[in-house]
Formats: sequence, structure tokens, C-alpha cells
Amino acid sequence: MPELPEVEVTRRSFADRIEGAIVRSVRLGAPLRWPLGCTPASLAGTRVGAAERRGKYIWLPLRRDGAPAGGLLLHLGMSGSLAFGTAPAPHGKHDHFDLVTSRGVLRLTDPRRFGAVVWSPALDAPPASALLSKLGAEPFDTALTPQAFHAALQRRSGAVKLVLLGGGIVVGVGNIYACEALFDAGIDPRTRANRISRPRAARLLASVRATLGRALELGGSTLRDFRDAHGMDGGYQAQARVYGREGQPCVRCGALVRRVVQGQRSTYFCAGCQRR
DNA sequence: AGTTAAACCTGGTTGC
DNA sequence: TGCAACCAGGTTTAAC
Repeated sequence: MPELPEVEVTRRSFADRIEGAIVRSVRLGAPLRWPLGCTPASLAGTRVGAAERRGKYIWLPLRRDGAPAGGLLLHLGMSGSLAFGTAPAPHGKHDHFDLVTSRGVLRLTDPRRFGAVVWSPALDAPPASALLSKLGAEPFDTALTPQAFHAALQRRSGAVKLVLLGGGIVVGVGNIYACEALFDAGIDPRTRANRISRPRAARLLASVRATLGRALELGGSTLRDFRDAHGMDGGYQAQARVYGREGQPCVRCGALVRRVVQGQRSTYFCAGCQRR
């Protein structure tokens, strides 16, 4: 479930409650994408600061005796979810990281283990900096103007869907929202990025923002009762206008929604109203 | 240098 | 019922 809206909703769900908590211990399950990068014991006694989000990453800063003590960079991968609970239930098969604190346990559950929890001495120091340095702009950053977005697209020759997915220009757009935003903008996902006109680029940026923004609003309700890792239910499915709708009529023009594969990922679009 | 495949994993669904 | 094939919300790494 983790594209930008889901990650942001997740962050908001525990940031206020965990801030100020003292880390008691850390429990590791099966290996995630990368090693933690420090001994679990070395985190005990640190105090948790204000959780931030960058792209699909969550940064959890830590302090010890009032001084910065690095932090944890978390990623939910494809199937990860975070829960912060006051009653630490016995861990399950797919619970691979527990941050046990004075205010509850922050737990990462991730069946596929593409997720990550990595300690870094600072956000702007390796390994965190290496993971974040290639990221593009935050979608709602006002510095990302239509002109800047268009100029960035002009520098890429690949299919616009893959360019969006890559996150090098704007972060947070995953497979579902890339499809949805391109539908909203009326742009064929196979269009080469550098062949998109300035007005259409402006429209696409607006569509990305509208799509992510609406998901952010709905995401709350979708995730509120989210339980297992395959939680794209109700709210989303109902909202998606092309994603997962292969063979069904387009809600706008009635043509059948198509599925093609780009970059080994499914792309859904309407050839009737999405043009190159 | 920029674009594209392969890799990392588990589990659910589909089809023979 | 069994089993193979395919699919899944991501991103790094290796290879053209």
C-alpha cells in the first residue's frame, strides 16, 4: 500500500504519539532490504524526535542526552506497514522490526521484506543521504513550478509513466497514482517525456497533485482499519478510474481500459481519452 | 550518461 | 487437489 499518501498517513498516525518516547529495546525479525547498520542495543536509551517524511521514506530522528544520535530511515517497500501500539502483542511471522519504547511499540510488518530500517548518523550523512540524494521534488513543493516540471521532462526521453515512477523529478508517485494521474491529465503513458508540451506538462503536474491530494484525504479512511499488508480495499478500488480495471469501460469515454507492461510493471490506461 | 532488465522476497490468484 | 505460472502498492544494482 505504500505510495506517498499511504506513507504520509502512516507517519501522521504515530508521529505525535511516539515523539518524546524513550527507546527501551529493538527486536529484529528476518532480514529486510539492508542491515540495520548498528547494534540494536546501541539504540536503547535514545529519545525519539519528530518523524519526517521524504518521498516514501520516513525519518525518525533520535537524541541521546539532548544531543543528536542519528536516526532511523524507514521504507515500507511493496508490502510493508507500520503500526504503533501500546499493547505489544506477540510478534507474528512477518513482523521484522520492533522499536520498543516507553510509549509503545513501533512495529514494521512486511511479508515481502522489500522494506527497510536503516540507522544513519544523520539525514544528510550516509547511508541516509545516499538513499535520498537522487530523489526529485516533493509533489507539493511550490518550487516545483509547471515550468520547472516541463523543463525536467524535456531532459528525459523515456516513457512518461516510467519517468514519473522513477521519482527523479517528483517523488511519491507509485504505480497506481502514476496511472491515475496520467488518466486525469489525458496523456498516454507511453508518450516520451520530452515530447510533452508545456501546457500538457502543467496539466500533468496538476493531475499528480490532485491525485495524491485526494488519496491523502481518502487514505486516512482507507488505512484507518487497515489490518494486513494487502490493504488496498474499499476507498481506493472505488476511486481508481483505470488502475486494475483492464477490460472494463472507461468512466469518461466508454472505451475499454487497456493494460500494457512498462518497465515490468502493469500500466492501465484508456486509449480513447489518453493521447500521445 | 541514460535507458532497460534483473534482482530482492512471500503469498494470493488463476489455469491446466 | 496439486502444481505451475503469473501477479502484486518499490527501488537498488547490474548490464546494454
